[in-house]
Amino acid sequence: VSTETYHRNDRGRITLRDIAERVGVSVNTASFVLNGSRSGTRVSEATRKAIWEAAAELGYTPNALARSLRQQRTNIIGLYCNFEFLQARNLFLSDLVGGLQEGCAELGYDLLLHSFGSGSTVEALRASLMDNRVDGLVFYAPPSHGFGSLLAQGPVPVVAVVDLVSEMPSVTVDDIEGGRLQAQYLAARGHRRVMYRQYVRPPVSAQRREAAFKAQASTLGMQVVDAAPFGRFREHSLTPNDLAQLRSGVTAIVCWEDNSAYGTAVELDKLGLRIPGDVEIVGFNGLRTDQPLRWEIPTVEAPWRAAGQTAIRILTDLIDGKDVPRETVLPVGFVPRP
Amino acid sequence: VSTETYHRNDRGRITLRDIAERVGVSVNTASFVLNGSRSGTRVSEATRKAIWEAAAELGYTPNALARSLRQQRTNIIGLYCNFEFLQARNLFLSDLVGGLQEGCAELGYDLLLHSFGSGSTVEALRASLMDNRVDGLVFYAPPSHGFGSLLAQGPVPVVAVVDLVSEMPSVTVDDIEGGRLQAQYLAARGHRRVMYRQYVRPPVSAQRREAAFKAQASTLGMQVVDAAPFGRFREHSLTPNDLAQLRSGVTAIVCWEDNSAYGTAVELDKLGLRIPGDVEIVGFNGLRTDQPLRWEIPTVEAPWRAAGQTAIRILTDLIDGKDVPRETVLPVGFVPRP
DNA sequence: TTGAAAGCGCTAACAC
DNA sequence: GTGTTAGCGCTTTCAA
Repeated sequence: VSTETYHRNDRGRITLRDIAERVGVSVNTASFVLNGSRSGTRVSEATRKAIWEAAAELGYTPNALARSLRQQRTNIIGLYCNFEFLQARNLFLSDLVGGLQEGCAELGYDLLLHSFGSGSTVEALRASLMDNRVDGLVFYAPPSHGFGSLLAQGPVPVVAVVDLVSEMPSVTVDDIEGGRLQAQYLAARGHRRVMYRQYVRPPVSAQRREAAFKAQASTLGMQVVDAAPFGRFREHSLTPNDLAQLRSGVTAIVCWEDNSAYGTAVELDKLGLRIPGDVEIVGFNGLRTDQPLRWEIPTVEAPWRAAGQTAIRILTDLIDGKDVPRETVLPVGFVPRP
Repeated sequence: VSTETYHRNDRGRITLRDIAERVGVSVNTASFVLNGSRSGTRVSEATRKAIWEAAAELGYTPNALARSLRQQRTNIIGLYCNFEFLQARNLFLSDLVGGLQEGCAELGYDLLLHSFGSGSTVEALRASLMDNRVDGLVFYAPPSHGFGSLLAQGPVPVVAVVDLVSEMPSVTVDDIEGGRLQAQYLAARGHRRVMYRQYVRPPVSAQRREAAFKAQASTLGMQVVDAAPFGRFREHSLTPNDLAQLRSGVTAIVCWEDNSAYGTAVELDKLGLRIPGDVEIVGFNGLRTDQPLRWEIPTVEAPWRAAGQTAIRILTDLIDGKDVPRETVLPVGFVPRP
């Protein structure tokens, strides 16, 4: 079929056609030899060799786009994360995404981090996630967002991480047990009146922690008072009202996650309070760097990396048409840091 | 042409053909209306509307694979990172990748994190990076690796980050100035004899830091002794020989990056030495979490996030056929932490 | 204002 | 053993 219509594409990339022409064989034979299967057919050793040689000489690289278009499969998993970019301060996100990477490496997928302009409509977003570039999608966003259910109805398998999204399989850590453990720890340490510092717009996971903590605290006979919630901007100072509460006999503070807990510690320290002597502070997440900390705050250790990895496993099962559990909950532990 | 051969694809996705059929118009008209340009043509308001309505009703999503195959463009940038996965302990990598994300978001690209099996050959690796899924590639790997030059010859634009790779445009931070600043700081603080702790297999950036530090130290009349290098496994203890050196009048230690510096601090602390009273320790990177640290170690602050962002800008320029500088060096600062 | 046709590069049934 | 043909979904001349 003609050197006529054929011309190298823009970048001078080598295609199956190039090597087929050079060897004097048809494109699909080359395809069969270089890229794998074809029904019950076999090709002679001689042609095979010729084809391989031509491919090596010309530096042939299969076009994954064409292959994917054909096979309806890209071996890419997408990540939709609505919160923030990776950054040094956010240990949690780094571990989570690291887990996703690890899971992908294990199972032979690449991981696509979707960007989205701030001005994009929900519909544009949906389209850009469902445009056939990924075999499956990991979803990490506030459920209130309402976007989860939209995606869940789409043609692409989706798995939620961190926060339960009822419309799709979800991978979470045991926030409820975590909340309980916090209460048990504080009760055992003799605290009778504690303060809870929640995020201003708590995700499902944080709500679960809080509810479980309060239930358990109540069971154990501890009083819980609410502090004003944390705002969005890593601002940890306590309101005058919080301080008044503190002075009313509160001896411990539970924070919805570690950064807030450390921030709280710093604030109390500024006020001349000792930690944990005057006030004990408890957090959630348990992630560490190698840098030695000023205080070791007792916390719930949550396996975020494993959560990422597990999400990938579940997602790939889904892609392969297997059944998967509706919610997968990973166990947490408590680190007392004595 | 015929409902005959046509059948919905596997997942029941809607294609241009579906909506064209429904409206009773040709595929390319639909394409023109929904997805943009066609030479000087225009389509009547009535058909336009019909097409948009059909698309909305059926939930049409353009197939990015098909489009990319056609347009030779994916709007995806790949990241090849040979060191490790993201993780909480590695603040540096999180910031760098965060910068890449930010740059991508700015310029309308998505970011693909390439995975690769441990057993893959160089050729397989090259193929999987050059397989038309990405418009450009960010390269972060040890240059010794020899892989950089291979990629640089390929058809895909590549930009190196962190460590200079001579065969391609590179984005680095000013390691040399960083090394100088360390020396100046220590000299100004009155140190006359300092120890240098390098990584066992230092990347180009670390070599530059060391060389610049030593040159400047020598200029300033400081003696520098080498400690045994750090191994690969976050092991920071000092050898007996290092300790002997220390006792020979060394009053400061420079580490090739902050984690090692903090690790060193911990080790010295175990030995009962005060920091910075007995020994002053200096690091490199300057990344922080919100967690309050036990010591604030003076360090060189390097803009890793900006490096990521810049790498994307340069790469997209390259993709767009523009000329870009061979090496882009971002300024660093010194944080004395008094 | 619209349609027909070719082709991006690869794969898979089905011939011969 | 190997070639023919059709088609993945989209874009883009060119013709009508």
